Amino acid sequence: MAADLSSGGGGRERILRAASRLFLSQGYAATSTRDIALAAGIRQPSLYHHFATKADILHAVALATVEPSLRKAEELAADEKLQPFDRLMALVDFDVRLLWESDRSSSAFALVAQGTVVEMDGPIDRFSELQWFYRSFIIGSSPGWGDLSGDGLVGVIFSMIEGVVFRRAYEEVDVDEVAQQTMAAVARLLTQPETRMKR
Amino acid sequence: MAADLSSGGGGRERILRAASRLFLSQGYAATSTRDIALAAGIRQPSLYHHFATKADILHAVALATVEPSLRKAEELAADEKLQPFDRLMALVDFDVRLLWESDRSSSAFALVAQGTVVEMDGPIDRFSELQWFYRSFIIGSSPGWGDLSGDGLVGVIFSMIEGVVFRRAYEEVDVDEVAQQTMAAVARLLTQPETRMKR
DNA sequence: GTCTATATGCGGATAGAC
DNA sequence: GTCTATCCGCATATAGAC
Repeated sequence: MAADLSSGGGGRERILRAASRLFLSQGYAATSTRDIALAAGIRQPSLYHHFATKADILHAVALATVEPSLRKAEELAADEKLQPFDRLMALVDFDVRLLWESDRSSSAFALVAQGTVVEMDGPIDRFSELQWFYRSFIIGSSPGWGDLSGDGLVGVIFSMIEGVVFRRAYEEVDVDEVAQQTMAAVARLLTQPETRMKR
Repeated sequence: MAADLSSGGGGRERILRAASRLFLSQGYAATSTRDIALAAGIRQPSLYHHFATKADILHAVALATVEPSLRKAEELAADEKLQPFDRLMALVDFDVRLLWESDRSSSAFALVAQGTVVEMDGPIDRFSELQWFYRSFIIGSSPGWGDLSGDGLVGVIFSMIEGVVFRRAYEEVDVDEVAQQTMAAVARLLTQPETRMKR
């Protein structure tokens, strides 16, 4: 039963929300337990009433971060009125916005990547499930054409979505534009190209 | 005169090469100066003969990491025989391979992002220059069509290229495939879409 | 230019009162 | 469930010999 970091809650939720923001902006290793406690409005040792170790906090944050996307994907997959393409667009929109607004959440990928040393089996499994949904929506929308199809298509789309975290770092754009642009790009990758442009 | 991390060299080069690998795989904060020294084959205090602080090492590594791409971009821009599209494809190929092979180099972006606390003006400026070349090659190849053009097109392509670092983290593919797929995707984004796929 | 020895501070984690 | 006090180890950086 993963908690939703976006809703206000008790002590534990406050800690997770603070840690989520700090881990993404500074990285796990660079964030001290004192930083987390300060942002959560408590003293450092008080953290240990809720979590056994600092690594456990990362684990919980990562898990709570993947959950919203996964729930969205499941919800979309269950909606029989939607075509695979519509499901894909909705999921892309949802994820890009989630990735962008680090205050509400963090990049699941970025967080999982931080846990190189820590055991992150749980979050990684959940992340794989999310990927599975992406794959099924993409393949369902179109198998791709020419030199870009199947796994290659899925991989490229994935890297484009996760890569939005880099755009946030330096570009002066707002979420709506980025979400729109990313959806447009994904749609174009799934579209049969008629004529190769003259070079 | 930034050093090339890929070529073997004296003590300073060994340090930069070791640090580059460690920073990318573990992150800057998680990498101790002892780790770097060990990988470079010297003792920890000996680092301080070459660099004043640990942050200076990050600075030097980031700078040396952007340089190869920038030199490649300049070389491509100067080659009058090439069309903008060819320049873009060659640069994408070069960068994807560079991003992938962390042993030779690291993600310029990832490294610059690590230096949130550290002053990274130099590397950031160089990175902006690289972006400028990308932008000019992209716009020169095609201004884009429909809902995806200009800055939006540039941003999306950028996030896709930088996002390959995520693919490396979990996918079982080799560089050649990824480079090929990324180039194909970029080409398709620049290609006039004839008919929208039926949904 | 690399070494040994070491200063100094911060970070994770525990003990135990309230 | 949060606090104060504190242990202990690791990390950055310096001093100074060779």
